[in-house]
Amino acid sequence: MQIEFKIKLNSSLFHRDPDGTEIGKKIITHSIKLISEIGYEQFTFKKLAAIIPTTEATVYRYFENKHKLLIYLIDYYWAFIRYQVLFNINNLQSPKDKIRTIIDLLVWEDNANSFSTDIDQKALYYIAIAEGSKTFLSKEVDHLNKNQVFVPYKELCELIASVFKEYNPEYQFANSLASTLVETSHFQYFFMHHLPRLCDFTDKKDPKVIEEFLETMVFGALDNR
Amino acid sequence: MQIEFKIKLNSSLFHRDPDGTEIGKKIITHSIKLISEIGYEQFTFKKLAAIIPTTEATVYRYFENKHKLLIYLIDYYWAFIRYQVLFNINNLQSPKDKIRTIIDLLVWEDNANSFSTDIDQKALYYIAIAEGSKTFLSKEVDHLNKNQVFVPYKELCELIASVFKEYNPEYQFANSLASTLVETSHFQYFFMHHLPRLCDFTDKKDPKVIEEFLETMVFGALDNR
DNA sequence: TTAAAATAATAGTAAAACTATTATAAAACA
DNA sequence: TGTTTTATAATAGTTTTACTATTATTTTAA
Repeated sequence: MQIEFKIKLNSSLFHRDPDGTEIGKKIITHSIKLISEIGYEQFTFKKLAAIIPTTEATVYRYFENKHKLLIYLIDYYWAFIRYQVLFNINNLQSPKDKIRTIIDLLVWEDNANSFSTDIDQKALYYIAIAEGSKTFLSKEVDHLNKNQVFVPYKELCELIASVFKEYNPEYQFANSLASTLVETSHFQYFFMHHLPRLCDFTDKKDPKVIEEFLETMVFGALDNR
Repeated sequence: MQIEFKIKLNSSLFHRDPDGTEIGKKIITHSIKLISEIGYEQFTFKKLAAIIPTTEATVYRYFENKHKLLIYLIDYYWAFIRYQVLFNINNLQSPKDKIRTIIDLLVWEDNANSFSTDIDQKALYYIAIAEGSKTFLSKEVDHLNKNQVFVPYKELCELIASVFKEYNPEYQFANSLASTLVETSHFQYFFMHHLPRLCDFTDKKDPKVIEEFLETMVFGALDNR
């Protein structure tokens, strides 16, 4: 399946829209590859420019700094996941099935549909896991939030929370449970690979077991009482 | 209450033990203040040295870089929380009460006992929330983990997981639920203050409501079936 | 009292994180 | 087709960060 997936991200994130030019698209695709390979801390515009190839100054004409570029990538990721969720729960009737589908989409498996030839979805998933929380864990968070840059993340959580409410209208913490589900799906995947004593997926390293854990947690909370 | 709280942290974290000298202790207390004020990204050894006051080179004789210093602070924090948990669940009989006590200790309130005159516990709590996950969300994680630097975090999670097992020996995901509880307590506190649409604590900004949410989540998962 | 250790002072370096200026090439448009 | 606008390239910086090295001085310990 090959579906055109276009989203317009918050324009306060960039000086020039990277989606509008060839070199802009290269900045996105190559930064995904490079950040997933060497990590956000080691990533610099100089290294990126050398790979594209272009100059450091050209990259700066698109993004003010690497933090804004990271937020752009993560926003894209959340918008993409939200789109997948909407697409996949569309024809489901029971809220229980919808929640199971959401959990399945949040945990990566290699069967994921590719929506773009250029963007390396798995690399982007790794960035979302290992670097995603760095977008908001910063002293800049309130200022960035005023500029609406976390909207894609919030919209995904709201969508998930609305399904929780559909499943159990009495539940008081639908938003918190949604953000916890999203964060936990990432953290547990990271722990499985790097800090196995913090989880229970050591033996098989099977993402399906993470999904099982997330289901006990979510349905446990929603079924309470 | 004023109790002497001494812990020896992993020596691979420092060149010279900061706990052994006056200037070393100042590095710890002032870095806690400075990082909580300006954030980890803006924090530099030069700024720290200016405040102590000493020279940048002296700070480098204690810590190889600011990342190692951050891990030192976070390790201290987890060891401190674990000590508090052990101390407070010691005379409790029911696992249910123990879990409630753990959740209460994980979420900051201003009644927390101070175990040190020098260290600003609330500032350290903010650092743990906003910077804690940066200790392991790095390409260095596997190398650092080999050097045992995440042991205090793991030991806290193991302790919590053992109480979960006591409450329900059948539960399969005690470690994952423990790390999820710890991470979630921090993230929800951060969301409450900075990204309120990701949680349900907007009105009162009352930490007690976070505790309520965490209890529905934990007991929900453990009581399942 | 002397040796050893700790710290201070000084002076660097390499890389990161930018900015500014001018030139050239490509696209748009008239 | 020629002209204007826009995009990119090339060049050349600056400031700050993240260190390292050396030597001098002070403090501590034997």
